[in-house]
Amino acid sequence: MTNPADSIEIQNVVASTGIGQELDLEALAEDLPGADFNPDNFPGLVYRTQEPKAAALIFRSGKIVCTGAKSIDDVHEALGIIFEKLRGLQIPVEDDPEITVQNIVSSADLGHNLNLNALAIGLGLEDVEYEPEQFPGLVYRMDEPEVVILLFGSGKIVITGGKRTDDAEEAVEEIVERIEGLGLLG
Amino acid sequence: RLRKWNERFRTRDSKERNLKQALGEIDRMASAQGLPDNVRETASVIYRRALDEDLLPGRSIEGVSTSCVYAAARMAGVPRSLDEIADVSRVEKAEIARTYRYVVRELKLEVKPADPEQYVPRFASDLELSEESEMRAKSLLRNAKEKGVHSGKSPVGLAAAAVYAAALLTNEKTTQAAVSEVADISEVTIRNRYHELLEAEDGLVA
DNA sequence: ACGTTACTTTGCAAAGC
DNA sequence: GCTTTAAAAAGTAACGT
Repeated sequence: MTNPADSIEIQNVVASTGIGQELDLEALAEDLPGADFNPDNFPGLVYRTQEPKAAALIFRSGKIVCTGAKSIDDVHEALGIIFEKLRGLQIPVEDDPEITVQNIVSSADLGHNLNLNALAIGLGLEDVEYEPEQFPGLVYRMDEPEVVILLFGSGKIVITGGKRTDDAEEAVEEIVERIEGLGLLG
Repeated sequence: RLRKWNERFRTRDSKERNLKQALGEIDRMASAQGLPDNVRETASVIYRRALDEDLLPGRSIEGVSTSCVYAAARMAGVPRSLDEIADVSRVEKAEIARTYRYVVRELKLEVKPADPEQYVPRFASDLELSEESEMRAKSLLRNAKEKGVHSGKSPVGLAAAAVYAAALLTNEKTTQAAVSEVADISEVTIRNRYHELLEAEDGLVA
């Protein structure tokens, strides 16, 4: 039998960092080809890297948010590219800016269809939100690890809110255990 | 001491005015949706609790009132879809959905998703279908639920498809367009759910 | 009746209204 | 609370052909 934990795929990693230097975003928007900056709309400048594919939000304070990367390594790579571009523009960037992973979004497959109505009751209405009229997924807030899981009728799931790679694995093991304990899996 | 007394008085007074306005809105929306008195009463009770537990600061009276009607209708077994509720509310759909989740969570109301069968009598009546097709529609939904095809699907879409399928099975004239109109569900969705309901039914025979 | 695009939900940071 | 970014899940809807 295939282990649901083996089906986990990281889909998106959100991280934050900072270069420890104030920035003139107006000037940066001119010097960085492909940069989007609409201060009336949003205070951050948007810059996308192609390889690895990611999007960075660069702020006047020098703080940067990186999102869209498929792994923690990709986050470091993408930010490394951005740091180099900034240095190339004569902007001083700290040697090794600290990069903090803020959220990891993963998908997985439990391998069996799920009866979401029964699951909503079994998991406990207090930790569950299930409104099929509005969204087909059941939202389950797990305590340990502290993540949010979206469960679908197909058995496919999304795990989000975790900061460590291990969170998704622990969450999948935990949810499989709970669903099995309820006799609602397979 | 006097200031504190004044504050309490002012708070009580403003809550009373707040409640008056909300109850008026609840009455107006419930009437517009043809909801029975017990739903108005339940909605009012929920609103009073929301007010007592200070859920109003930060939300609009209209938004919370609307959520109370939405929740109360479901709890009474006479659900209205979010679209139907939004039609008679001054607040947009997204805010109603947000506020509804907030109220349900904070007041720990154990509101479960509407059972598709609960939409059937109203849709069948709006389409002037017989009692037989109404029963047929409910039976189609019961069978589909046992087969587990309900998960993730809109109760409204399932009910609309069941009513359409039942009308055809009992040789009563209806069109997907007519069902789409009364249920406010696209014809594409009615078609998709219709095929699933019949498949679940065939599986019963096969 | 297709296909495509796009909206719903979850999580998170950033600066500022 | 909102604004912007990214990505998955599945259902629903609205386009165009």
